[in-house]
Amino acid sequence: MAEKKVRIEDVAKLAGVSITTVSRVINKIPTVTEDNRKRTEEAIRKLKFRPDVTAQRLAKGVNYTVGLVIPRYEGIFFSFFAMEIIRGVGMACEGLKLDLLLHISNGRTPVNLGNMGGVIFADILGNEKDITAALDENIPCIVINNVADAIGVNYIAVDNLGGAKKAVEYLVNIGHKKIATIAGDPITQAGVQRLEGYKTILEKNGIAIKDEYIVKGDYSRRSARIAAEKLLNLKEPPTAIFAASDDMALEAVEVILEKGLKVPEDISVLGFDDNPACLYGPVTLTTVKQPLFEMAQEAVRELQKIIAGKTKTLVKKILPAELVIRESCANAKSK
Amino acid sequence: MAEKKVRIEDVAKLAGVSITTVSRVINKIPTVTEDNRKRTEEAIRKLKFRPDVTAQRLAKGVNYTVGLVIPRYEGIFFSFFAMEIIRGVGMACEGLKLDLLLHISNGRTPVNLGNMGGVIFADILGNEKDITAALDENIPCIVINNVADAIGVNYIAVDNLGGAKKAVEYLVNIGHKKIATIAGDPITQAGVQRLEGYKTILEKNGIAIKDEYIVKGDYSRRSARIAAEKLLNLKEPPTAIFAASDDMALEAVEVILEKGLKVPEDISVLGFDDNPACLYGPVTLTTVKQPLFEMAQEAVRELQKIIAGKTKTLVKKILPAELVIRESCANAKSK
DNA sequence: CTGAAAGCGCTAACAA
DNA sequence: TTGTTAGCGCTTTCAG
Repeated sequence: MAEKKVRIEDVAKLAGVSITTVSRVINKIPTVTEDNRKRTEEAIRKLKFRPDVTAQRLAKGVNYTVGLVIPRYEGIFFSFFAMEIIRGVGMACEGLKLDLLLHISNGRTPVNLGNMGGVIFADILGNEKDITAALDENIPCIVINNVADAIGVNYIAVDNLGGAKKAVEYLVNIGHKKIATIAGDPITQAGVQRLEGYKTILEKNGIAIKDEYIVKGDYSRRSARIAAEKLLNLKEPPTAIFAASDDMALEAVEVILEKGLKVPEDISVLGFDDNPACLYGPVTLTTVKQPLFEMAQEAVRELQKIIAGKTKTLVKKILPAELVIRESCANAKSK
Repeated sequence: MAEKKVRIEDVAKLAGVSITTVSRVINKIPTVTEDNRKRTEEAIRKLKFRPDVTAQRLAKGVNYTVGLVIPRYEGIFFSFFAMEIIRGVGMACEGLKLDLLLHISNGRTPVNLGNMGGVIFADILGNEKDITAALDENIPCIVINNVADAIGVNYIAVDNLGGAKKAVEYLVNIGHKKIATIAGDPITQAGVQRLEGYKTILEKNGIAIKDEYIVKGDYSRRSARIAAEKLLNLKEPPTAIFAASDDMALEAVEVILEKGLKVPEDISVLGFDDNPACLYGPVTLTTVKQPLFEMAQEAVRELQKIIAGKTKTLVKKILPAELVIRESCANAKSK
């Protein structure tokens, strides 16, 4: 079972050089004669030697391991968001040859920062302590999907406000006046901002903001169903619905169809996310595309720069979100 | 920027004890007087000392970091499978306080096993070399979702064959004779086995296996659309379709509805996965539930035992898959 | 260009 | 119960 480990010393012995030389070869330090290098490489191959990363790390004193902390709120693991972030961070790390430590944080037991050279926090949701802890310990970190100006940390976010504005503006432009929204969970910044974008545009266009047109959601389909039903039962139902997520928009479409109404002929529906699920179903969904994957990749790149000491100032980036027009919205009926 | 690191020595000094004592406190070794323990803990708090995990690891000589290797084949990151595995492994690691290293492997650049105390391979798909490399280096590893008897490695899989049999048997029992299948990608073991289950049950029931009733898919909705259309255009279309994944089943339902037919009245559709998406859409989907999440958790537990040296024999487990009956299947019309 | 030797921060015999 | 000390495997001055 336990083949004894091959150490750098064994390689040195076999190659007839010092361990220093072996180390140089491993680290591609040029000052080694062709001859010695070859013999060393040969020995490494023969012995199947692989340097112990832990020891290297200890000796070098740096750690390029990237930690990704994902808050474990209800349903996050079924969300397009989490998937995209993991995918983006994962692939970027793979490309840059960084190790990726994944932590699913419940916000209570503190994240073990010990092993991380830097940390990426996927949104802030009840895990502020972890972030301040990292800051406290001087571990490079960056927050994703949240404009975290409040705690003075690096961040890369998406322009939720702008995205929502574009969405509602589009609805207004195609003639809608009775525009409702199924909001996102207000504990998320995205939820708050998307709602704000909605209100802003209505105001700007002189459309009264009606409370009954603003219904709560929490990004879940369940919540969207309730919300959509409420909306449809109004004496004066909306002609367009802006949902704060595609999942919710999709469910709203369902509900509308069940009532015997048509999308977009009777009611237009607009989502947010550009979840691939938008492309399936009875109508393809007009939505707002957020560059989640890119945001995740960018975060890794920035983090690496910070770890390497190349970035001194705070990183604050807000990535644009764009409207993607498909089939679920149509001109308001001129009744 | 660079607050100098607090080392165990600093704590020892402040607490007026030896570093050994500090180490004992850290590692909760009981042989420390109440008094010393308190002073040490006090010092740790004051200095905000956190042991260097790298150094601990090197000194202890063991590494409880779990590596999770996910093959990066097309679309895996949009799959329910990947999500469930990451979620299951992630949460289990969190519970057992194991670090989780995530690797998204393209099968070409070898996975860096250096840092891993053990590895979980999420299925085998073009990454056999990584697995044999791990085996070679004597790193404990376990394969998930694949009956990997061929390479003599620990595995935990799902009973795809049994699940498919139950599914098709159900279809037969409710009177269907014209049963088609949209198969999964044959490069996956799941694809092969689900197809085999389908064939087995037809044979067992004396139903001829018609080639035209077996159409290829690759788990993607795109592929399912093509497959479903092919099936519906047959002179003698099937009365039931068994799809090798819920995504494909859902797309088949779409296609059927688009043709003006009804599900399940005209055609029954049965899926595989128990993806939450089954619960939405025009009809809830009858499907086969696989314990992916449990499989992932189980893998972590087993792996830990192996790393700890508690398991000596090969782990070979096959978890059952059960039929979940919902709305998408109905009795065959007695025409 | 090369190698001896001093760490990196912590753990674990072994004595005391 | 405590502390001394020798490593864990590798990197990196610093002479040679």
